[in-house]
Amino acid sequence: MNGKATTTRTKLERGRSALGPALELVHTGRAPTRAVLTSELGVTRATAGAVAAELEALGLIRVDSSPGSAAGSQGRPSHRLSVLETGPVVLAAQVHADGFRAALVGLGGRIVATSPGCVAVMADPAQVLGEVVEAGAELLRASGLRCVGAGLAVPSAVAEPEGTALNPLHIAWPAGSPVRDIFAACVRRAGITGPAFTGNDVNLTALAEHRHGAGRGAQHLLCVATGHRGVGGALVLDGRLHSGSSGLALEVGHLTVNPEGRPCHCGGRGCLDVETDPLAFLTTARREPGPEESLLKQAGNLLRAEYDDPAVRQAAEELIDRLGLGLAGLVNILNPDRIILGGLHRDLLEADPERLRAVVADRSLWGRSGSVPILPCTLAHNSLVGAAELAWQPVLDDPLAALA
Amino acid sequence: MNGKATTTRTKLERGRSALGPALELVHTGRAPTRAVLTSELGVTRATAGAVAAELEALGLIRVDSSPGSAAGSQGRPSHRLSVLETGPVVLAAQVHADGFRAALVGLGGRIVATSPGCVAVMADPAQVLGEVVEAGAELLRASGLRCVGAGLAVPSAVAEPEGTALNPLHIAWPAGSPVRDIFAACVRRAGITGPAFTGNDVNLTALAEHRHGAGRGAQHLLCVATGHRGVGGALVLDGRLHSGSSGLALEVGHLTVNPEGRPCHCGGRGCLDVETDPLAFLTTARREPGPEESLLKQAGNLLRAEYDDPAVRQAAEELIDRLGLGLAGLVNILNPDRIILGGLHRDLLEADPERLRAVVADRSLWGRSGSVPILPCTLAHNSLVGAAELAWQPVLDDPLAALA
DNA sequence: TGAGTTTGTGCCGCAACTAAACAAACTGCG
DNA sequence: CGCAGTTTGTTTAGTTGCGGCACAAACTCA
Repeated sequence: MNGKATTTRTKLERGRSALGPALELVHTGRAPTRAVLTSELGVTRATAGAVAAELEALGLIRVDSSPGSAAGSQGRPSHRLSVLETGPVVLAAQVHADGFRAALVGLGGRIVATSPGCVAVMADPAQVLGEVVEAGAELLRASGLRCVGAGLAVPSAVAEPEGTALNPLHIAWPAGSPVRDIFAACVRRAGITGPAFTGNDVNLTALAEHRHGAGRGAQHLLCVATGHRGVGGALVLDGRLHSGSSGLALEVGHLTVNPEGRPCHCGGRGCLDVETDPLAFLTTARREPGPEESLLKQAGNLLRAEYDDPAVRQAAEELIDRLGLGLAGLVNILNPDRIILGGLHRDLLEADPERLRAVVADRSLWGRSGSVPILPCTLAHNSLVGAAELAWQPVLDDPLAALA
Repeated sequence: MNGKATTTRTKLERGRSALGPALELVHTGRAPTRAVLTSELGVTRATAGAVAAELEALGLIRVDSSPGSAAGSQGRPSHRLSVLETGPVVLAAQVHADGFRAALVGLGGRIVATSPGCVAVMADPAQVLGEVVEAGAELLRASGLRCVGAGLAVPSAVAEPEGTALNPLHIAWPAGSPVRDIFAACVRRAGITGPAFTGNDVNLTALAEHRHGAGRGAQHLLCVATGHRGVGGALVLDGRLHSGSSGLALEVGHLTVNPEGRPCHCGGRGCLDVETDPLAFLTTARREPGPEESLLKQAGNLLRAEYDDPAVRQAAEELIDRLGLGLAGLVNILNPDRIILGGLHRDLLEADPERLRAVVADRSLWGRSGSVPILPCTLAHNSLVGAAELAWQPVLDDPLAALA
């Protein structure tokens, strides 16, 4: 606060303007060589060369001058671009009903190391986050790599700009916990450098899948997934996560998908939330949920192992129809060009993809929208990778400033 | 097509990079003076001065060197910026169930002239669009102003990239009419210069209200409006219209708002579409729709003139409750920071704003989201102005290229 | 081996921008 | 009325990111 609060960016603070976009292209694998980097950026070869050299100098990417004979196209082969293996990493952390886990993630969504993963979650967020961050810090010390930030995925809507967890339902945290600040404090206390970010796990899954998984290349990507209880949604628009004006968008669990369905705590009945989550599946299939495993795993195992059982199959079809109705409603509102499904929804899709696609096509208004591709999530640890994306974002936006 | 299809923009084609943003600031009224233009653009005074001078030289804005004593702030008063009254215009056209209308619209959403407005719509889109464009061309000849483009608003979803009208329900056009191409052909035939664009009327209403009306300054603006039949929605995200990956987003008419409601042609029952449109209101209030006026006008008149009548009031409250349910669903999905309502929904809001806000707050999941401001549309001829925005967009994006 | 093709690099120049110093136009106070 | 203080417009010089161009390099194919 030095007198004048001028927002003017000085020349010195601005990096080469194409630096960020170029790094993002390499990061998402859309620039395998310097030649395609040139065309993707829409600049001259000279500029692309300078940009690639600068990213290499920053220790972020590697430029292979001798690709050792590439594919059989004619002309001089282009230099290969790849993420530098020994480059900086970010700390990614994830908390869910089954426990928590930390990881180091490099550019390109590459998981460098993961902690074993704890299986119990305490009721005190500060304790849980302290432990997971400490596990990450341990990985960091062991690796000897530079850390440029940290990201956390939580199974709850995260309100912006406060950074509070509004409904950490299936982890026993108090609603409204300031998770972003708690996480940031843990990160600082552990001596980890760089900014800390927190986001909803389904949002981060969508982000990860968009950049490195089944959502690659989609313009408007819709992701719907069940956690252990309830349904979450996320939307990536033109490459950016849309989390609404206060971080609460895509709370899709309360679309009506069965007018005669069971009552929901929201006041309605037959909501997507209570009609298509793991508990709904077990109940519909008339199975008693056991205490030994998470509902999600029980439901998934049942669906895969006993699909021949008429009761299981019928329950699956019922859930598929309800899910299809919900997706059709979302298609009418959001008009995505791709849908990816996670959790139990992913299992339902794989159990009978034709049925789900038919319901969505039938109940969405236009033929074109009805034929939206529906795919399963493909990435392992996708919300961890998504948490890492959050931490990488400043670097992708402005590499010079973020690494300074 | 000169051999190489290079996408590289040459230096000559690029204008001063801040030219577009600067024009947009003046256009939307966010840069009343050169001083705030400087700070909004985040550039030096020298640059802002050069940019303003260039826009003035292009004949787009006016720079008043002698403001004749401004407000009582100290220091040298800044030059006033305003759109040039005699600057170029665009041709805006609108077709709806009651007829069609043409207008000339300048920068800043200023309506320069309007045609009388025809009250009948023929079944042949080519004929209707031919007439409305001819009316616009006549206005143009009379004004002697330069025309830089044309925009059309139609009461139908417009599929992208084909530009076809998918459901021109309440105008008797064939579904799938290539309205964009027809309009463009009419525009060219009338000798009007500049590109031609076509969009859905509710989308364009939202765009117009965002830039010049009740949506100003909103980050994520949701607009819901009834036409003469049915319900339409639109979303403006970070200043850009979100029309989905194929132009079909925000088809919000088929959210379930009354599980026991009347059946809808979409296959469901109790859809927003059939529960909150003008016909639904008249029916619920047990009034026989007359043939002399449009349903929208009849419903609006009834609501305003006979709100004391218990049957009318009860019908209004029923519709408000249903609308609130629908809006709450959209709030949960989109998390907008402002909602504006048009058509009968606007009348319902004004009849009992408290009730509507209460329902939305009650049925949306989070308190914060529940307190979204809900406002009526304020702009006269908002879809005409929106159609004009479409035509102005290339100029706002790159003034030099668009006026060349 | 040489022609053709595609890519990397060095050099020049432009144009858009910043920075800095100065001039201009106002307010307010003595 | 005059002068200090404040804010804005303008001029000048200097920096720089990037396009354009020419040429070299590295490959394929006949």
